[in-house]
Amino acid sequence: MDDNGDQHRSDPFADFTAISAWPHLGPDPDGRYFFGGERDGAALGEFGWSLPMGGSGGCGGGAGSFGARDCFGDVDQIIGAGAGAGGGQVSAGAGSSSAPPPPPRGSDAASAAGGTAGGDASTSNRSASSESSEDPPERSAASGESLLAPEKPNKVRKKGQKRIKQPRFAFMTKSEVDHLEDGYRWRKYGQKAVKNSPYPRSYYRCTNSKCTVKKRVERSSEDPAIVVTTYEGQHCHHSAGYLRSSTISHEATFGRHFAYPPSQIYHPTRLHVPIETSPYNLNTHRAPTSSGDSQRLLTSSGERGEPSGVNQLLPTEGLLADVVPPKMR
DNA sequence: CGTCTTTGACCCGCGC
DNA sequence: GCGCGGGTCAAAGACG
Repeated sequence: MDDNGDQHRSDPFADFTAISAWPHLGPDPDGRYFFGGERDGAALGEFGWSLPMGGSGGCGGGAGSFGARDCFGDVDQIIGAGAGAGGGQVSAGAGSSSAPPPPPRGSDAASAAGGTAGGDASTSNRSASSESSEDPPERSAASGESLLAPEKPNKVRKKGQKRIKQPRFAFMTKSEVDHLEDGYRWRKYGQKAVKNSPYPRSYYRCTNSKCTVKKRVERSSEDPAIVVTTYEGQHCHHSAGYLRSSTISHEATFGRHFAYPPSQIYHPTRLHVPIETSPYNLNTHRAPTSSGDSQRLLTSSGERGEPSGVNQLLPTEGLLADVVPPKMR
């Protein structure tokens, strides 16, 4: 499979402006993380996301990134540098909040599982160059097999093995579609009914065999128009969802649940589905109410000369934002 | 035919 | 210890 291994092209999402960030919030004891300020940019970097929070932005064109391949280097920088307060916390939170598992045995898996489970961004030295080669069965790597002896069946392995909580973050998006395209390919591996909610929660896993990133998607029971997306882990590869040649069907690339064709996804002028994005509190399952703090969340679109209201990170009551990477303009 | 979704069962953590 | 809810597995089926 060539799935996410295409790293030769530019990524339309490389400049995707930040999705969300939490103000004044740090990692909670659960290893979850809310974002705000520079620290949060670093934290997001842990996920391979980079936000232009009050700065020249690190990645690519200096704008925010969304699963940006061009950002990985900056991620390391952010985490390793003074911002290490933020990035380090994330790493520590993820890696030490609970007994860390033994590191992945395989060298190839190290970049993926190690980078995320261990919360050590230093492992994100992008072994993507080899990801297109021998791809072990996805289930193996994705299900965390790299964390333990591979010869054991999953069911057996699960016993006695603590689930590792990786750093994660969530954001709310007002959208008609549940599964928002983010440049990566996801495979749905589960769906559960949510208590006190008529809407189910879907579980997705990155289709890259060496990537352990997962995400949950659910609709708010209070406002069905709001989609809550929770990311867990960090991509160890470049986004590859788009620009896949004819070998990959549209629904494979963008999800058959996507309401509009790819040509409308990345083209700002064609995107007709209004998206309102705001941070989501994993603790309270609500959007923040402090408008003052929320203001700090605004991505500096102005710095990039972006029209206001486009790709902006906004408070709950904020403006509509397009799900469009600025680069595609 | 390969990839992805669906879905019931299973496992695990946590609160009582 | 028990029950509940969240998260994951994996077989089966659907789809292009």
